Amino acid sequence: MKALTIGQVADRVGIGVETVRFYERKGLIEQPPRKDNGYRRYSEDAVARLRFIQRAKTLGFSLREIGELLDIRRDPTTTCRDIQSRAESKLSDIEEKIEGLRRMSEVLIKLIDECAGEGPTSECPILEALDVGVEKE
Amino acid sequence: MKALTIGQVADRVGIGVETVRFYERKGLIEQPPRKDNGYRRYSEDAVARLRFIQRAKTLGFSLREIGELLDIRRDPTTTCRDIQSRAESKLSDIEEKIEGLRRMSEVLIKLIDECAGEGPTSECPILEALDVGVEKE
DNA sequence: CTTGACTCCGTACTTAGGTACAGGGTCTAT
DNA sequence: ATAGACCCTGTACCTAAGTACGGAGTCAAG
Repeated sequence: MKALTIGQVADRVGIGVETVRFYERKGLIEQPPRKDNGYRRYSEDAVARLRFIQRAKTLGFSLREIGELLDIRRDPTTTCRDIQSRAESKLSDIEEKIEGLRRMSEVLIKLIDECAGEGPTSECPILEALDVGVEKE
Repeated sequence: MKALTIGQVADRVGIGVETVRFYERKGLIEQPPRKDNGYRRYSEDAVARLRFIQRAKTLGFSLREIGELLDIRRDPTTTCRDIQSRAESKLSDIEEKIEGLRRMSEVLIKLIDECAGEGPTSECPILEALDVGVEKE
């Protein structure tokens, strides 16, 4: 069981050394034991923990939420259901965001279409829409 | 035509006084003339400009981009086409964001579905998916 | 033995878009 | 004339998720 240095851990996970220390400060990973010289000694578990964090990030979880997920996992009284409901709530956040963006894109598509791309800016329907207001669904 | 104070302008637009000054510092609105006492005097044009900013924000434009839009508009040599292409590029940004979120939601839906919502966290498929590749303990 | 890479700690800086004072001056209604 | 609401400037603070830097100690290779 060879211990890893912070640089080796960071390389394996594909993040910076500073980021590992940042996660430690934030309490996302435990404070690792130290060698005599003060260097942090990591096990493979730490690599796994960091990969968990990276994956959860790609699912749209914030670091705070990831911390909660990790805490939940440590608590033996919580159940799979607790995790599921976190995921559900994150899913509805995401769906809400998608809906907001979809509305934006609809308006933009309409405006781009209306704009002939000719003439001076004073006759641009896009600017006119911004001047007058767009709420005419 | 009666001049408006910064507070009146802010109220009409539905933003804070500090925000109006912030936009001024950022160059999004012009420095208004001042009364003898140093108070800013705004015209209705300023209200329109601020509303433009708010609407552009709802379309997903950042303040920087909004500033560019306003600059473009002031420049008499630019055309409607310039504005159109800004809108097109913003549209593709938005579509890209939607696609990213859609991928996230797909994964979450699958995981939520796989999770029976029963049992301890140690058997949660959601956490397992995040753990991928780490079953040593 | 020296050089360069690595590690330590603490602090400051970054981007975006504001928000909150502190410490003054001014305006309005009573 | 005085209270309270408004305005001024300037600066600091906020969140998120890091990134950079300075000054120091340590380690491995040549």
